This record gives sequence, C-alpha cells and structure tokens, in this order.
Amino acid sequence: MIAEVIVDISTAEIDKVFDYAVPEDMQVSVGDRVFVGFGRQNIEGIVVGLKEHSDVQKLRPIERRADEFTAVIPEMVCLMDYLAKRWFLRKADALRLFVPAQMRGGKVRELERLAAAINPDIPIDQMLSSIRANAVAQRGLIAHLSTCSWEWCSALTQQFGAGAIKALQDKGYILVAPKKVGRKPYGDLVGNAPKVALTSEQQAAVDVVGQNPSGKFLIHGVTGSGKTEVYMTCIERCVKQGKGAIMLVPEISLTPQTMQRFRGRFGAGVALLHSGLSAGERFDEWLRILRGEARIVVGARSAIFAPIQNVGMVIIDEEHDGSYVSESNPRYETIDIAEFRAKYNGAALILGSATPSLESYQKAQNGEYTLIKMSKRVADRVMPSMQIVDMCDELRRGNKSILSGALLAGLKETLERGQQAMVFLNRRGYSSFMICRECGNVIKCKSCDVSLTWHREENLLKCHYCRNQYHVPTACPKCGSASIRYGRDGTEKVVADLQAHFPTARLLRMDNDTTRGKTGHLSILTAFGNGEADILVGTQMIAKGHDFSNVTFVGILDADMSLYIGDYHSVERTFQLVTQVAGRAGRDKLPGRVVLQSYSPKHYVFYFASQYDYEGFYKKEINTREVTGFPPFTKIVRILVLSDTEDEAFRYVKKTLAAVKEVANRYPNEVSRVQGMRAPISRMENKYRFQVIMRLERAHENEITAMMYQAAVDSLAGCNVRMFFEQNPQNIT
DNA sequence: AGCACGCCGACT
DNA sequence: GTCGGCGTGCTC
Repeated sequence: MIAEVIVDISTAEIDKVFDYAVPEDMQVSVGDRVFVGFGRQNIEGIVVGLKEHSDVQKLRPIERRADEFTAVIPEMVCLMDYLAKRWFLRKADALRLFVPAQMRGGKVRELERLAAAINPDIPIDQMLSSIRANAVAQRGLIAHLSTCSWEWCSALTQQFGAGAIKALQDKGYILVAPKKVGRKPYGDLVGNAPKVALTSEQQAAVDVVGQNPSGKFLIHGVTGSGKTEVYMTCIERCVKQGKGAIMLVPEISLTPQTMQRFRGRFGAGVALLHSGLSAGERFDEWLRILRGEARIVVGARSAIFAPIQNVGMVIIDEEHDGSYVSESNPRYETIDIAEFRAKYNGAALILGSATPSLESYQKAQNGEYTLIKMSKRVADRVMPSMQIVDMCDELRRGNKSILSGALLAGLKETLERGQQAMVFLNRRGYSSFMICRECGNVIKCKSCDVSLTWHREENLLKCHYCRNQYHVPTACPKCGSASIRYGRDGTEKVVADLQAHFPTARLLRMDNDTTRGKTGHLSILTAFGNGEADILVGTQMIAKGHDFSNVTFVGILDADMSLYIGDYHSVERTFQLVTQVAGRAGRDKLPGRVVLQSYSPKHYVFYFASQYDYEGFYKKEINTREVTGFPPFTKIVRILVLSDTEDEAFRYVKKTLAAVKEVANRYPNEVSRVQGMRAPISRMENKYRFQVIMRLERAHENEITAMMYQAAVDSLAGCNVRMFFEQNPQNIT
C-alpha cells in the first residue's frame, strides 16, 4: 500500500503530495498524522490518500503513526483541496488550520491525573469486615467509592487523607490509575438559559429554517430581536436528528455569554473553540469534538474548522463582521468555508445580522439565500431615537471640542436619572498625531510610514501598526521648535474631557490599550454591567453584542471617520458600525437615545442609519456599487509586494505588474483597471510596500483569478520578496 | 524548512 | 595549507 502524504513544511516548492510505502504491519487511513523521513530529517505529515501504485522509484516507508486517532476527518481533506484552489493556500497551511497548532511536535497531550475506583472483584462486605472498626477514613472511602465509579485522588485525599487511599490500594481493595482529564474552558460557567416562549417572529424564523434542512438562510433581524434564541431552537432540532452544529460569533469576548446560554440549553455537549484558550484547553475541546463527545461547537472564526462529523447546521452570527475575514495569512473568508461545509454535509447555513453585508443581502435578493426578517425587538421595545449633530455647526458656534452640546446635555440627563451611557470613538490613544507648528513635521514611526499616536497615560508615542514605542519629544526633532500641535482626539482624551465635564461620574475606557490579557475584555464589561461605572468610552470593541439593560444613551463621535478612508467598503462599514453602536441603547425596559456627531451630517449613510432603514440603505449603496463597478458586481484583486528596500520592492512590483498585464491583455473583457502603485502605507515594519490592483468581471472570475495568482507567483520566483494575494480585501493599508 | 554540497576569502 | 562564509539544490 502507498500513502500520499503532505509533509508539514510550508513552502511553495514542497507544496505537493509525496508518496510513502506503508509497512505491512501498519494500519494507516486517510487523515492520520504520521512521521516520515524527508531528506535528512524526520518530520510530521498527514496522509491524504491511499493507493496501490506509485510512479516514484525510491519510496521510503512511513516511520510511525503520530496519534492513535485519525486527526483529520475526510471532509477536511476535501476542504484542504478547496482551500488550495480557491484561496491559494499551501496544502500544509490548510492542514495546519484543522489540527491544534500545539499538537504539532507532540507537545500537548491529554492531561492525566490519578483516580481511584473500587475493585469490583472483591465484595464490599468482605472489605468492610476486614477493616478495623476505628479506621473511619478507610471505611468512609469505601462507602464513598461504592456509590460512584472513578474519582480523582486529589479530591479523595482532601476528604479522607492520603493514608487511607494508600492502605486500601495495598490491600487491593481499590484500584488507582491515571485517567484522562478534560480541561474545560469556562468549566465553572453555569449554564443559564431559561427557555422562553418564542415570539411569533422567532417561531416563524424557526419554521422557515425547519422546512429546508439543507437550505441557506439570511436572518435580517434588528439588534435585540432575539436571534440567539432562534439559533438555539434550530440547533436543538438539528441535534435531535443526531447531527452536529457549528455556531460562530465574531469576537472571542462574546463567547462566554454565548457559551453560558448554550450550556444551559445543551449541557456538556457544547465545546468552545477559539484562539484565546490555552494550548491544553484547546486541544481537549478539539478532541472532544473529534470523538463526537461534543456535537455543538461555539467559537470564533477558526471554529469553522472544527472536526465535527455530519454537520447539520452552520450558523454565523453577525455575518457582516470583519473578523470573519482572515486578514493575515492564511487568508480566507469564513462564510465561503461555511458554504463549503454546508454543501459537503447537506447542512443548513444560517447567516444572521442586523446589518447584513451587501454581498449576503444581494444573495438573498437573488434567491440564493432565503431571507428571513425579524423587524421587532423582543417585548416590542422600540429602537432608540437618533439625533444627528452637525459638528461644523458646532465649530461655527465656537465649540472646538470633540463633544457637542447635545451630547453633553444627553449625558447629563442620563447621569441624573442614574442610568448608564456609552460613548463610541473609533480612535484610541489621546491624540492621533503630533505636528510641529513651525515646520509642519509630523512625528513618524521609524519602521513605518505612519504618524505616531500620543498615549498620555503612559506618556508614550505609539505606532499602531508595528507597536513600536517612543519617548515623547519636547521639541520638534527636525527644527527644534517647542511649538507642537496635537492631532485629533482619541478615546483617552475623551475620557479626560468627560471627566472634566462630569467630575463625579465614574468613567471606564475600553480599547486595545485597556484590554490587554486574557480576561481584559470580560472584566471591563462585567464591571460596567454591574454598574461600577456610569459612562463607558470605547472603540468598536464596545459595539458588539453586549447587552446592558441600564444603558439608555449612546454617543457616537466622529461618525464619519470610517467614511472617507477611500475604499469601497467604507460607507457600508460606517452604516454597520453606527447601527451596531446605536443598538446598545435601550436594550431593556428603558427607552434609548443616540446622539451621532458628524462633519458630514447630510451624508445618506447617516440618514438611513438614523431611520434604521437598512433596505433603503441597501438599495442606494448596491446601486452605487453597480454603477461604479465594485463588489459584489466585480472582484477586486490586490497583490501586495513587500521587500527590504524601496528599490527592490519597486523593481519586483514592476515585474508582477508586467506579468499581470500580460494576462489582462489576453482577457480584455474580464480584467480592467490594472495598475501598480505604492501601498497606502508605503512602509510597515521596515518593509517597503507596493501593490498591483485590478478589477475582474464576475463571469469567469475564478479562472482568471487563478491565472493572476500564477502570474504573480511566477513573476517573483527566486526574488527576495513576500507577496500577498488578496481577493476583495477588507481594508487596504 | 532544514541540511548538505560546493566554491571563494581570512586565518594558523 | 585549513576553517568557514552562506549561495544553490534536493527532499517520496
């Protein structure tokens, strides 16, 4: 027997299948991890095929299997091929997505601890009669163990003492052996999900999904319409049929609360999977899933690769969220993978959002997805009213601060009523840049072509792209002038300003700087939820899914910030962000109010957002995309070329551009606007960045994309560069 | 990715 | 004369 093996080396050259002989006495199946000799080294690989004959002459044998189980399920072997074809991943990289990283190299294994159980071969009466009457501990221990099977020795030692265990073990009355312990993340998290009666809208949604077990659905439900309840009811039905389910949420910080509800409903059959878990926890959860002990997976993006067999349902909550698009290598789109898994398993795919991506909503319009609308908040709570404040007007009236009169008035009122408020600004730090008034010099990062942000609390200048930090200069490093002007205010400054306005208010800040560490998110949110603060100031982190019943006021500062960053997503993203943040107000019995500050208050995005008119927005925006020829009507491809010197990067990108243009010339109707240029951030982490951008028509986009990829790879063969091939990139930096 | 092979400069 | 620099090539 011959095994086809992908070795765990990620380079373009080795990105192929290698044949190995399977020794007579070895049992190997597709998906097994194996060790093989490769050149002079011995490395890990995964068997992706078995066959009788090979064209290769000098076959080497498989050394040994790595695990006693099959690590990669058959579906994932197919998915590997798909990822290679559709997203240009190397096979080894694709496989790495399927197996916990820590497992490679065999570092993580199942945790074992000593456990004890009663020896079933000896009658209990006999044991008791041979133990002295005053050996209370030993008698107690036997009584205890006779009521249960295996029990951890550590727990028994605490209760009965180590001596009793030892004595009984010596007598042979109890058995002591190492047993595997599952490390359960949030193991102490008590399930809490009182089963509530579904609203008619929720019930209708469940019914529609139930009618087509392999259908694709888009649930367009306003914030607070109770989508999670719908998901759980759908999953319940799916699990009853013996199938598994995957439930994705956009943020790690959202998993505990989702987990809590799922554990309450489904008990131990729920596994949690995301990158915030420790190596051990991750491995154990993964193994529980692989073994079928957990049939429901809750997790962030990477959980789409959970090794569940016979998936009956894939749910992606907040499907529009940017975190579902893998930005760094390997690049892929979660919804695309979900479509693959749903198709492979004949499973249902459910996407849910209050602000669906234009692409998904268009698919719903085209009939590719079944659209399900949920337009009412549970218990008929109304959407918060939104007031748009013109900041230019504010400036004309002499208010130079970032806080408008209306915002301050709203906050004052809210605080007086003893309620809570959230203030959103998508810019962290204190001041976004420092500029010299004399010579106009903006202080920049040494490794990146980016201005530095001043963080006052730490009194440091930080680069938000490479994390370099600098001391704050007292004078301009270029001309020596001490006259320095500060840039636009960030969250830190807003907290300071608000504190000045409301000296007795308790403020809390939540952004990348305050949420370091594993529990950072949770502790801030818990504190705010417990009413330990009156105002929560934060970046887009505060926008997602959190449910605070006492929040009645939301302020959105610099709402147009994301509007003019010059990529075709920016309007859509602004709409999503505003709707999302606004939805934080008035989640419970108290009505909510929103003040949105903008320098372009007349922009249609704010009009539609303030009316909660998604459809109106969709119609307007999709029309713009069609007229201007942007996705989802076309595909934008960006090839990013990075090199150590500007010269090199420029030379290489020219080669790529030429190669790409050659393909483009062969398909003039399919490819347009091919151009090479400096990337918007022309240097990052000391790498010079150039890019080629082009537009592909939808008709033959996949074939053409593959050709473009190949052209780019070939053009840079043997060059000292890194190349990134992006399809419909989310943010172009 | 590794690891050897191989062909040129600084040293005992 | 030898040690060792890392360019190039190969791995079923």
